[in-house]
Amino acid sequence: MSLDRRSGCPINLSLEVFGDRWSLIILRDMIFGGRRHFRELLNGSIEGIASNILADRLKRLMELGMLTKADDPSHKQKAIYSLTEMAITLVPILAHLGAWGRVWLPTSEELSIRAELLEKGGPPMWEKFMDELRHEHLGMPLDTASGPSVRATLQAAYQAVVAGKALGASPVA
Amino acid sequence: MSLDRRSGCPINLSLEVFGDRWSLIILRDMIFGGRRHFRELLNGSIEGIASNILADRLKRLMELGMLTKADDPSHKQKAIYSLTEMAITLVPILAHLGAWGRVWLPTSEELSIRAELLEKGGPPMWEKFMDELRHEHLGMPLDTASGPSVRATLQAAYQAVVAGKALGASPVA
DNA sequence: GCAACCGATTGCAAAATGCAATCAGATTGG
DNA sequence: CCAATCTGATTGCATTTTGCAATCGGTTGC
Repeated sequence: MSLDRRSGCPINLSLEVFGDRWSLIILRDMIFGGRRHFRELLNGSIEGIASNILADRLKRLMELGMLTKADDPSHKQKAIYSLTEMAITLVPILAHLGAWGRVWLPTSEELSIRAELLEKGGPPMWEKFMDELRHEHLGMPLDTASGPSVRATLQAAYQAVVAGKALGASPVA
Repeated sequence: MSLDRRSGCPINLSLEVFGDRWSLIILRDMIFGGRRHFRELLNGSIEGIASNILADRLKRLMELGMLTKADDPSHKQKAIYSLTEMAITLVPILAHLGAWGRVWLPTSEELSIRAELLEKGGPPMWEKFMDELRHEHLGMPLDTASGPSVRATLQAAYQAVVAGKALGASPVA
């Protein structure tokens, strides 16, 4: 990933940050999957990233200011990765990207239900989600008691679809 | 660019379409730069794509349904590439991407003025731009006489910044 | 102790990329 | 009519990136 031949074009510079196969997948798993540890990211995503690539991308995303790393106080060996504000503001882009992919690509129902919900929720839901991420990752106060978290809502919808599929597919009930 | 190990996740599938260094650059040059020919894309972009990579990506984007190719009637040798509706609907994503890059990355003023204008124009401007692209690339009728084209507006703003910079930088006037 | 787990690192084969040279056909200028 | 130029690519080759499995030293739970 050479950083020469850069141009000052915003789209080009954005592509230099996450215009590769894995960086955005990692950010997706941190943002929507709530994963904070190396192993969670390594084993958690369906796509199966290799450990050396994961280590390289985490390092790179830190150098770019998208992530920070800290010791997990509960476990001297664990490192906990946090999103920066720079990464959190990707939420609207990920929402648009998910909506686009849902329309034009052969997405699976259970994995696109979250994108659908996020699209229907629109900017207000994205803002709420970003505030929750700021709370989790940056320690910002969470203003009001505003019902269940966005991630919990998305996760519940996912579980419902999976359960429904299992029900429908099962011959015994 | 292996297409196995895919998951049905919308974000993952989107990344399989343009999660590489060049595909979105090509689309950017076609959408915002109005380039339709191989040579225009080869020499036109600041980033300097290699001809074999360009040929490969054009082929790939065609297979994915983002582009179509046709003979240029004015020149039996020229091929003219057109955006499909699938590609045109990327405009909001590119607008968001440009806005994000403008905030967080060291963009140059002359190359980010377009992103700024597109951000300020918001969804109405994006819709107008997409209609113009549908007219250019898909032959759809252009409803009303609605002033100068979005691309012309963006281009004029770019020229103004460049001229201003030249003026400011020039010692003789 | 000791097996399981932690975040990586290493070695190696395979694939993708960058780069320059080149291709055949079409067009243009003189 | 012919040479120079331009068209959209393709080829060969060196470099870089990736995928994959094995492994590392240290930590934890039991």
